[in-house]
Amino acid sequence: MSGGGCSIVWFRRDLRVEDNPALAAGVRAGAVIAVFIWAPEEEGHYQPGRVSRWWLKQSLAHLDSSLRSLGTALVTKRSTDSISSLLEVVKSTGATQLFFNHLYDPISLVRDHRAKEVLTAQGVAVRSYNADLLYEPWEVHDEEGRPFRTFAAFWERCLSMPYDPEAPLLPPKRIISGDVSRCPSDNLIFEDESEKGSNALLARAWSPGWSNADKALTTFINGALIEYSKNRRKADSATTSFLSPHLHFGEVSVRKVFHLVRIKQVLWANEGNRAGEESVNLFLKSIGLREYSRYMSFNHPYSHERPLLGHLKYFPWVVDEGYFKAWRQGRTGYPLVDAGMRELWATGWLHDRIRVVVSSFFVKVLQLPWRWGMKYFWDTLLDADLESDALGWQYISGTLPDGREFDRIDNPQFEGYKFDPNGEYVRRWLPELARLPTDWIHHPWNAPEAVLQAAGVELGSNYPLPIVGIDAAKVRLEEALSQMWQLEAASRAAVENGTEEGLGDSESGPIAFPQDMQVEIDQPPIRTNPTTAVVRRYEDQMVPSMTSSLLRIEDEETSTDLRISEESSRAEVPITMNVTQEPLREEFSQPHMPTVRNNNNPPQFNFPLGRRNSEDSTAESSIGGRRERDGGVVPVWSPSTSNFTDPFVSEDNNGLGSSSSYLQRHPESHQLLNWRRLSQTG
DNA sequence: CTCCTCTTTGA
DNA sequence: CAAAGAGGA
Repeated sequence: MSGGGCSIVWFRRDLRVEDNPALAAGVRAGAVIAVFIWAPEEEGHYQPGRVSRWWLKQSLAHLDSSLRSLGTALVTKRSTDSISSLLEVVKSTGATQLFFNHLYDPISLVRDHRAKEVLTAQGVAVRSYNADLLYEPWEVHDEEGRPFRTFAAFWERCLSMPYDPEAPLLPPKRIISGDVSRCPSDNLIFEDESEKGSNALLARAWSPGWSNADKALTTFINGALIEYSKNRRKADSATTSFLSPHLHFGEVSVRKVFHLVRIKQVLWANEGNRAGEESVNLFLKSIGLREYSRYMSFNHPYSHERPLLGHLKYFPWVVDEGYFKAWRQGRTGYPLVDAGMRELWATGWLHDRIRVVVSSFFVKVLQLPWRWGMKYFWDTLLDADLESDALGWQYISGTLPDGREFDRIDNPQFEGYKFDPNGEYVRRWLPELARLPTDWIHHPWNAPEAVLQAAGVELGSNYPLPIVGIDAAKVRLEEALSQMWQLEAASRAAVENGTEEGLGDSESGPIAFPQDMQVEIDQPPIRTNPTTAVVRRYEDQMVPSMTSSLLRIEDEETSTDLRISEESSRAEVPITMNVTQEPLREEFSQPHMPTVRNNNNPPQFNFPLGRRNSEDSTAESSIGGRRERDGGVVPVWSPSTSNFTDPFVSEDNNGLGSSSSYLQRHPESHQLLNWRRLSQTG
């Protein structure tokens, strides 16, 4: 058969056949070639960690078998450049159309935009869709068309949009396969020998794949959802939805989650079930936070590496790899923090509550650079998700307008009694403290010598003393903050005097990641606690054995770093991105409206003229500034790449330059991104 | 029981 | 900084 006219469906983080708009479009258009391209190098620092790769592997196998039962198979490609691979697939199959679903992380935004340009130039019709969000980021804005700046306002708007999120699509009944005889799959390798042992254990606790995700969803909605509110405080409650890894890989559609939960909501509201209603609202809020993380990433595509509030760049972080290591190993001397870190290391999982505890401790008490912590989460979490994690860490670090105060330190001792009142969680993950009475379990340093002795605890020997005292941390935090404000004021004064461009140029970029990011093998977190009577489903199943597996990744990372740093001082995004820089900038820096547009659809955004004007000048200057400073390493549209004119970053700046968010500056690219409407008319 | 203030908490 | 909750008058 001839491949002419067939279409490519490019799977990424939408590994499902149900409610997959790109797949549905491909099926509608005729013969389909389903493709997955594994190009981790494109992700720069944020290549998936071991557990994340394990998940991906299972999920792809699952997708492949679903596709086979529908009539086609998944073509897999190993690549360092997704777009070249797409072109190869086009060439070898004669495909004339490409369909994919949107992603919103900074790297994908650049890559996907370029994919559209390149493939379109090759005569391939490209369409992309929303499969990951209730509403696209550009659909949600205030009266004046500006993006929201606080979560509450954003979420309120989402819940009161004039139209509902799209209803979920059913899976295709049958897929006609395109001709892939000249397009062989590459064998993708997601784990090496040394990782297999650890990974085998994951399989006993988790079942990746879209139909399993669907089961997990049903189980949760008919089970733990009603108790969600009641249980959310418990550190070790097994009543979270456990959907996050499924959602990360798009195995289940948020829209489906939303619709099903809504049905329960109506039901419980009618029954007058207050607890149920509260639970639903809370759960929906966590869905909302996921939406918001994409929203923020889209509007501020640098949020994974730069604080959204500019003053924080002057904060004198404690650059202490010893602290960092102690935190990773769960040896800070604060039982709740240490228990969390050991659970994370052992299982790749952490209750949301504990994520807040350990990250807040990291930022406020240890005062380590938040990006280090975020990177460690990225490497170890099963549900590692760049947008969500960036949002979480920015929130903790007080760099969101509605985030918590920077100067308020949460005391792990008190949090311990709040989230783990009986110390069960601590005892499970810190066997060395297992015999300590509950009265002292969250502050062993205060325990009488006799108590410690009876419990077999020797502080400083088999369990550490606190590496930083809370009082000392408070003092240091106050000093650091006042220093920060001074520097910030000085910089602002410099700007006003015109003594310098005021671009914050002194800043040489974020503090580099330490070379060694892994937990040492000689300090294996000890497994489960033998004296704990409670046996939970996840306890022994999720604990991987210790291997040296991660050393390999570390090597890779190091070499990547070295390679990139020859080219650039900031190795955030792979150097291949530089290629895109010139053409993109050319196009983007033009203020005129795009020439390519569907005339039936008005532009998504019409900016009030006054704002556009004031914005243009800012945009120009920032483009100038960007050129010399960054070498185009950051996604090129990043508004604050050069001068922090973002609303988050400098409030005074008559606010408007402000509006130089990606979407306001470059409405044309959104036009390109928002193909759904186009596809519906044609 | 209501009102007021103090405390806690929040994405 | 504001809303909600706790505790006291």
